[in-house]
Amino acid sequence: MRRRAPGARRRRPSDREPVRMSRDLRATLFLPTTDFPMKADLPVREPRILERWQRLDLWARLREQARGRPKFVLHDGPPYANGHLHMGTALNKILKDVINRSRQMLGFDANYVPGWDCHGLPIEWQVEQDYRRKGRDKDAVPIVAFRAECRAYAEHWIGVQSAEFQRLGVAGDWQRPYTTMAFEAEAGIFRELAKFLLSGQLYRGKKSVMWSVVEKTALADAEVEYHDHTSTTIWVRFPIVASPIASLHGASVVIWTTTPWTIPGNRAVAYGERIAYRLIEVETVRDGSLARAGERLLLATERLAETADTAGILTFATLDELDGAALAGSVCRHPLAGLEGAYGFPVPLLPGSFVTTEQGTGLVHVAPSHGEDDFELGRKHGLEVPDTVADDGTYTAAAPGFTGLHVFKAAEPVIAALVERGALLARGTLVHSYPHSWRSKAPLIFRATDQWFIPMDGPSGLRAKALAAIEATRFVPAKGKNRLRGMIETRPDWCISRQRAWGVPIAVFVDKRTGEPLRDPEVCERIARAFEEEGADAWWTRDPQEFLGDRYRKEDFEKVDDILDVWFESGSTHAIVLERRADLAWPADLYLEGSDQHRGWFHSSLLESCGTRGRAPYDCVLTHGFVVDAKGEKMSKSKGNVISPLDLMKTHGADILRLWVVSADYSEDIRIGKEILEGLGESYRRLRNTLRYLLANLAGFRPEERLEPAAMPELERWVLHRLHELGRLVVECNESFDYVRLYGAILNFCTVDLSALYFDVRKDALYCDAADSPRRRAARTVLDILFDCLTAWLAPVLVFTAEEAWLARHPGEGESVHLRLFPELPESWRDPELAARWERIRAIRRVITGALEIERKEKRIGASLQAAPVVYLPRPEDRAALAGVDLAELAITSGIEIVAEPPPAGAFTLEDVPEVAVVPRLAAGSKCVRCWQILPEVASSPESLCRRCTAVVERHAARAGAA
RNA sequence: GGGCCCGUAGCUCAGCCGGUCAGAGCGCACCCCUGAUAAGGGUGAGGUCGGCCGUUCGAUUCGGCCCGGGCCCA
Repeated sequence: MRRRAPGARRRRPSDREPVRMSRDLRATLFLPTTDFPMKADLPVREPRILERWQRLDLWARLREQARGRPKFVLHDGPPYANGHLHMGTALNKILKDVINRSRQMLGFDANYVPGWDCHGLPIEWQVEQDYRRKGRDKDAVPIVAFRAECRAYAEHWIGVQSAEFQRLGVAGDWQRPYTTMAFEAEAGIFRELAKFLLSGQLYRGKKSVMWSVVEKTALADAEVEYHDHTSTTIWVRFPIVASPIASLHGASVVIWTTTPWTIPGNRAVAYGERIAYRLIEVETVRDGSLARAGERLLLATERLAETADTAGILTFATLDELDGAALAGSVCRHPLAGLEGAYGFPVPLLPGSFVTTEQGTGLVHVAPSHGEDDFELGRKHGLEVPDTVADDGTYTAAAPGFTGLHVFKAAEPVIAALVERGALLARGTLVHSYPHSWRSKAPLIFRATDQWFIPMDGPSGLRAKALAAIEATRFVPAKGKNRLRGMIETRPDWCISRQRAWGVPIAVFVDKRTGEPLRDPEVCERIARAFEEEGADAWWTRDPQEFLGDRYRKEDFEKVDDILDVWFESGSTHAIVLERRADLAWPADLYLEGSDQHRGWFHSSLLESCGTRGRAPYDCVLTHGFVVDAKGEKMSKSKGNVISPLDLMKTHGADILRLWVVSADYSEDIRIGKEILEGLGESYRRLRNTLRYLLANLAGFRPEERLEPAAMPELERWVLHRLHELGRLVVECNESFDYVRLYGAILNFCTVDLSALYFDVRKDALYCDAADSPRRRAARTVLDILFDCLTAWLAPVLVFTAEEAWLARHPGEGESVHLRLFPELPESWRDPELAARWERIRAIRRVITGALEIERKEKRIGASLQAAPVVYLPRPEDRAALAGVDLAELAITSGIEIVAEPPPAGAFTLEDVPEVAVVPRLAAGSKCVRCWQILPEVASSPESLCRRCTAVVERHAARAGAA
């Protein structure tokens, strides 16, 4: 029993008061009823809904229904067919799905064909691991057999991932996805390559790659292990023979290297443009030092002390100080110049962004055959890339004085030669991390090898075309444009060859006499046909003469055995999927991937398409950030902060995961963690309960109940206005791909406008009014509209829940919320004047609830129906605003008195609602046992009913009697 | 180490071109309801707008540096 508030003179109407009910009043009420459960139980319910969709073949129905509508093509960036889904792939596919479903419901034909990237090293590597476990030797297996195993491996993971994506609720053509290893895809990819070949955009050049002299093969980054290695280090003089700077004449630059064997391959020296250098003259040296008093040396100021110490230079004088940029145009002599009459070429000083002052001398010896940086710098400045080392690690004739020597045994001979020519300044040893082969564990070298390239700045002007295409493309968010542009501007020629097995071959013949690739459309066509028939294996299984036909003899040609870079393959998917399939279209409306794909798929697709078609394969590129943990740090096994979408599916359900996707700003990194998931659960429950309230109060709704908006109370018209606003937001936000804004607005609408206001206020009319009361009919009409709108708007995100709710009302066999369109809302619902007025009305309501809250705290009231406050509204326009509004109904009080006069002292006010004051007052009368309002009229009712309830109950009794 | 990007209440997000209180929802606290009930309503407390230094009459909003984080290179 609650204690009565001290000083309360009037006896509080109490709920505990025994009420004599002569009839079962509850039977006369329209209490909410529905089978739609409050508890979602998504992990159990979602799979059932999924099965139903499959039974219905919902996808086929969607396609059927959308036939002839304008197409919306989101071209799927193919995930790699290896391993289970992680949060990143889940985010990506869900975002795509939300967009596709939204476009479909906006009236487009949003066909979505998912794809997989199948070729490439990771799978090859896995299969090879398997071999090793079983003690088999990959090199002993025929390439075609090896490829078959790779194919089977990819096939397996496509099946796994497909099921996992579908479990996420992702809709798409899962029966006919695309894969890069399908025969027609392999043929199509080759056809794209042939376009580059035939248009002269393919050349063979040299590139420095990681090479194992033991296995005699190039290695990819993933096959490289880093171990400590002790290297002989040397400091070498390069005499300056020409320079715009007079003080440098007769001086030497000093370089430092950990690979003496690369000296014969030297072709330049790199400096840092922003590094400070100093020209010194050696004065005194330690005994045994290779430095000479009087000689002049150039090196980075920052490296001076340490180098002098190492070289045994005791004292020196500074002759000059200069910025790196000043070194441009200077030329040195090779330190081995004259050896066997060779090395006489000039060695230019070139600016290199990779030069640092952390180690060495701030001057880097550049051997284009033996390093990535070296190679790129050489390419940029047209340096020769000498073939100094053979595949077995021995020097070729291009390294005079050392030919035949193995590079791993070359340090001492090279040093001896340098000493002999007075070029060596100092030597030492260094233990450092050095690349080794994962197979043989032998140290690796960089070696110049033959590779195939697509030129960026050749006659076709690929770079310029790509840059122009970027300008013509919409980027969401806009910053993606700069990122991609920056990469295209500076990237080197595209090296598309790999010395691997699992991929599409660079099916090219090279003329043995000229070294030029054979450019013959007929030959290319014969190859493509063969690939279509039996896959790219044909390149290895068929007799080359079959491809060459009658006009060429295979003896005259070298058959290239390299395969294509997988980025060329995925970069070609726009051609092999969008152009080939009649149910799609080229170019794509949208490419959507993580921000790493600026370097990857966005990039390769752009180049491929610009090279073959002169424009981008997409009109719009959308990028999202990466999934990180609750603290914003990347997930990793070692940190133990990895969250799996598959686990979340079991604990929370796909709809929660999907809600997560639209609740976060995907343009930046997206966090996920326990607290975030709990928050999403709250949001989900709010949405679910909103749907449940609608369903429960729409029980037995018949179309005849409907009322025209014009005949509705203002409260209903205000809800319709809000719906119209949201309807516009749906279109707007889909246009801008702004789902946070949209779903934030919908959630707010459900919380603030519906739950806290409309639903709460209308419970009285819905439960207690007569079935045919205009007020109740209006409310039910609006609930029906709300249900239509909300289920549609939520359908792209809460694919399962929206379906469950829809079926709860429309249980037809073939029914699905996903077969609907977003409702078109009449312009007549828009009423800004009413909306503005209701802003004020809600502010007035806030003053009332605020005043009642104090009464509650003071224990003078409990339920708001116990009050009938006095509201002071001195402003005439405020009183006018309330003309057609029942303020007591709105505030859920049993009565209200509006007074035009200024309020008495002590009346309740709110700072931000001027000219509104409330004096709380208890409602007079007795409590109606049916609707719980406290009204004077109830006192005179023998049954303790208000007038409204009396009428309803009597009619109910009459009907019951008649029946 | 380089390029690009990010850092607003416990959480997720708003805050246009610099100048009236830095807002919303959720969570939290307290209260109420018990005919949306493992629901619902009300009220309230939470922010050095990452830090420092500048530009300015004035900066969360501009510039620089630092710290933390991410992607891509090296």
